[in-house]
Amino acid sequence: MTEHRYDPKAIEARWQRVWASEHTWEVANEGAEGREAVNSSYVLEMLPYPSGEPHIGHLKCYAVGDAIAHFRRRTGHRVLHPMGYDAFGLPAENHAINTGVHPRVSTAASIASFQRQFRAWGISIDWSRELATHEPSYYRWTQWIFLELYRSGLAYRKEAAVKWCPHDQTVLANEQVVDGRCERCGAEVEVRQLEQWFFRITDYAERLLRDLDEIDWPEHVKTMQRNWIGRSEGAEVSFTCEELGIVYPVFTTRPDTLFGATFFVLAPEHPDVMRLAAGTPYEREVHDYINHALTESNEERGAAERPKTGVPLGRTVTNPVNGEQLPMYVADYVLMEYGTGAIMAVPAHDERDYEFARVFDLPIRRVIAAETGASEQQTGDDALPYTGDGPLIDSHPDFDGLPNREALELIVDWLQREGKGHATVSYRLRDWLISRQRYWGCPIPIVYCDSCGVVPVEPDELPVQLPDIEDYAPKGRSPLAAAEDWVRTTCPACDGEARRETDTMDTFVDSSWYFLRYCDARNDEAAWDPAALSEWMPVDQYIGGVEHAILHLMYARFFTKALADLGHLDFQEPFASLFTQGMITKDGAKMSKSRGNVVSPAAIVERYGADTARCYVLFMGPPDQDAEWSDEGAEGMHRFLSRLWRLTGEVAERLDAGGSAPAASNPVQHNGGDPDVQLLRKAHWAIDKVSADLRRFAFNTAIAAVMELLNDCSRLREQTSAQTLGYALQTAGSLLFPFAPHLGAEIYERLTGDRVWEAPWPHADPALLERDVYELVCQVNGKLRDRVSVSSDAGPDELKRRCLTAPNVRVHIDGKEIVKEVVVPGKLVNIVVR
RNA sequence: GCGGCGGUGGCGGAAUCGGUAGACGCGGUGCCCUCAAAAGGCAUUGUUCGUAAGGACGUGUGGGUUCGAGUCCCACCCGCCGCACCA
Repeated sequence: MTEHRYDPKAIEARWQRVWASEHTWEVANEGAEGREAVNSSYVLEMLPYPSGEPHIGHLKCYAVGDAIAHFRRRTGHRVLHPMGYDAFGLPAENHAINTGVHPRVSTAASIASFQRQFRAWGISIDWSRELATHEPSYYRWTQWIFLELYRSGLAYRKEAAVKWCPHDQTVLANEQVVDGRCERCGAEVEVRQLEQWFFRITDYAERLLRDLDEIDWPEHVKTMQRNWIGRSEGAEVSFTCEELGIVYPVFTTRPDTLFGATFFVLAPEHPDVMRLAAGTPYEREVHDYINHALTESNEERGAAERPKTGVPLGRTVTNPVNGEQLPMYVADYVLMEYGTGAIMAVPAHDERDYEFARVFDLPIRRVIAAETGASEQQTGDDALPYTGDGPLIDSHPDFDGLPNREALELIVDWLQREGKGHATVSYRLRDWLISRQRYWGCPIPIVYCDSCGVVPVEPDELPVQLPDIEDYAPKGRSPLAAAEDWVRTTCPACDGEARRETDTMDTFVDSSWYFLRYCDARNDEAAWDPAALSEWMPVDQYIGGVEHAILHLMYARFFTKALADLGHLDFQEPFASLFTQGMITKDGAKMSKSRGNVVSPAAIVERYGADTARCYVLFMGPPDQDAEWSDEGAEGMHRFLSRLWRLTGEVAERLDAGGSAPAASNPVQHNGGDPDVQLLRKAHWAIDKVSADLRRFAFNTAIAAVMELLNDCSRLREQTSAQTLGYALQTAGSLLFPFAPHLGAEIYERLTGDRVWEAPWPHADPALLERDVYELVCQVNGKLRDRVSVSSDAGPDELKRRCLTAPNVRVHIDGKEIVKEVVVPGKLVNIVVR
C-alpha cells in the first residue's frame, strides 16, 4: 500500500518543473485580430504589495483567479493571466528607516519570496510579462502618464487645506483618511495649508458615477463608489451681505424651503469670517471660536451627537426670495469642504438647523405642510423638523399650495430668471492629492525654474530616476530634498538653474495603470502598443479584496477615462467584471501579527501541499464571503485528495494488469440500471455541476460535487469495472484541475496518458443526465408522506395513480375528501384533502 | 440616521425557477483492522415522542399569499460592512 501514499511534494514539484520549462502559461500578442480570431480572455487578480511573505488572503485571491483562468483556457479561450508587484510604498521605507537596508534590497527579497510561493502554489502565470512598479522601466511610464495629465490640465498644483499624517510625515488623499485617521498607520490626521499636486478626478465625477451602470460589479462596491462620489442635485442661491457688499452663494438641495430660512451660517474655515466679525461686538468671541474649531481634531468635531455650537457674526444677509434680513453665524457644523462653506438655515425642515435654532433661540418657520391625510402628529409643531414632502405654505402666493417638489423646480426657474441662483449639482468627491513627502515612490517629473516657473521634464528625458540617499527619515519634507546633487538640475525650457520636485507620487498612481502595461510589458518605446490593448483590454475578470472598493478601483477607472480622453485608449472602463473575495479570519478576527492568529500559507503548503491549501480555501464557503479558518477543515481536504489519489492508484493498477487501453472515453453503453451506468451517470452529473458552478464562482459546491463523485467511486468500486472506475476518476481529476492543478494533472495522466490542460473541458452527455427512473415525492396537504419510484416518461395520470396508491399516502387520505391534486412531473404529487 | 449584505444542525455551509430542508466537509458516537496506537475503513448523526412502523416540531420573530414558503409580500429583532453634521 505504501506506493499509493499521496505525496504532494513530489507530484507538485514534478508538474511545476514541466510548466516552468515549457512556459506553458505564456501567451503571445497576436495583434488586433488576435481578439477576434480566438476568444481572448484577460483574467487578473489585483497585484500584491510585496512585503515579507504572501498571506492566506493572497492564496485565496490567486486560487480564485487561477481556477477561472484554467476553466477559460479549457473552454476555448486564449487567456492572459499575468503577475506583478506594487513595489513602492511605506512599509519598505519604514523598514529602511529602522534598519538602514535600502528599500530596493528589502523589496527585492520580498518579491523573490512572493515569486517562490506563487510557483509553489502552481498558479498558472505568464511570467514573461512580470513587472514591478518600482523598476525604472515601469515608472518611466508612470511619469509619462503624469506628464500627459499635466499637459491636459488634469494634474495641477495648488495650495489647499490638506490632510497631514504626523506619524508617516506626509500628506494623504481624502480617500486615505478613515474616521479622521491615517488609513495606513492609524494616526490621527491634522489639517495643514500646503501646496500640493492634485489630479482633477472631480472633472470625471459624473462619468465615474454614470458608467457604474455599465459594468458587471458587485452591487455593494458600486454603492460604495456612488456614496463616495456623493452626487446631489440642488441649486446655488446667492445671499448678499449689504453692509459689506459681498455675495455669498450657498448650495442647497432644498430650494423649496428658501422661504423658511431664518438664519445663515458660515464654516469656521470660511476665509471671510474674521472680516465679517471685524468691528462688531462679537469680534473677540468669533476669533476664539475659530481658533478652537481649527485646533479641534476631526474626530471630536465629526461626532454627530455633540451639541451645536456657534457664535453670531453681528451681520445679516438678504434672503433673495423675500428680501428678509437673516442673522449670520459661524458654526462648526458647517463644513468648508462641502458646497461653498456657507449655508442657508431652515430650522423647520432640517434637523441640524433645527437643533442650532433651539440652542440659540432662533425663529423656526414652517413652510411645508404635512401631506394631506397625514396624522395629527405630523401637522403640529411637535412634528418639526419636518423633512418630508407636502404643499408649500406661508411662502409666496405663486407657490403656496403647490406640492414642494413641483415648487422646487419653479423656484429654481424663478431664481435663474432673476439672476439670483441656478440649478446645480454638487459632489462629495474631492480632487486626488497625489504628492507625498516620502522617499520610496515614483518621482514627480517636474522641475522648478526661477525664470520659467513650473516646468515638466521632457518625455525623452524619462525616467527621472529615484536617487539613492543616506537618510530615509522623513522630516516634514521629502527625504529627497536632501539629495542636493539630484535636486539641482537644469531647466528643460531655458537651460538655466532649476530644482527638481522632491515629492513622490502616491503609490496608488502606480497601480492605476499596471493592467495596461501587462498587455505589452516589454515595450521600451512606449507605455503600450495600442494594438496590444485592443487585443486584451478591458480586463474580462478582475479579482481582489473589497478593501480596494473605493481607492484603487476608483483611481484606475479615472486613469482609464482620462487616458481615453487623451486618445491613448479606446475604452472607458478598465474592469468589465469584478469579483471581490471575502476575508479569511481566524478565531473570529482578521489575521494579524499582533493578534498572533496568523495562518501561514507556506506552512500549510509544506504540510499538506499546495493542492490541499488551494482547494480548502475555495471549499470554506462562498468565495465572496468571509470565512473562518479551521485546521480540521484543511485536514479534511487533505484526506479527500489522499483518498482520490489512493483509489486512482488502485484502479490504474487494475487497468495496467488487465492490459486495458486508457480509460479516456465512455467505457460502457448506458442502457441499464447496473452500477457501471450509475457511476457513469454520476460522472456526467459532476461534469454538469462543476461546469455550472465554475461559471457562477461557486467553487465550494463544485469541489463538493467532485467529492460526491469520489464517494460513489468508493462505494461502487467492487461492483463496477476498472474501465468505468478509471473513466470516473479521470473525470474527477479533470474537473478538479482548476482547483488542484498538480493532482488533477497527475491523475489524468496516470489514467489517460494525456496532459489535462491540453484536453478540452469535459462535456456532459445530455442522455446521461436524464434519469429513466426517479423518486416521486408524494405529499398530502403539502406534507411529505411517501416516495415511490416512477418511470421518467410516466404521464400526470400515472403519477397521480402511483401517489394515491402509495401505502403511507393512503393512511393519510383514508376517509377524507380529496379536494385537489397538484401534479408536478419530475418532482411530486400533492393530494389536498379535507 | 442613510445605503448595502446577511441570520439554516454542535460548527463551516448546501438547497441555481415557489416543490424531498440540512448536499459536501468538520466535529461527535459505535464498530472493524491492530499486541496497542496512528493511519485507514464501515455505520450512524437536526430536535423530540415511539421497541418499531411512524408521528410532531424545525431555516431570527410575528403576520400574510399559496395545494405547497428557507425562497415571495408586510411589519419587526439581531449581526456585519460602507457612508455619515454632505446643507
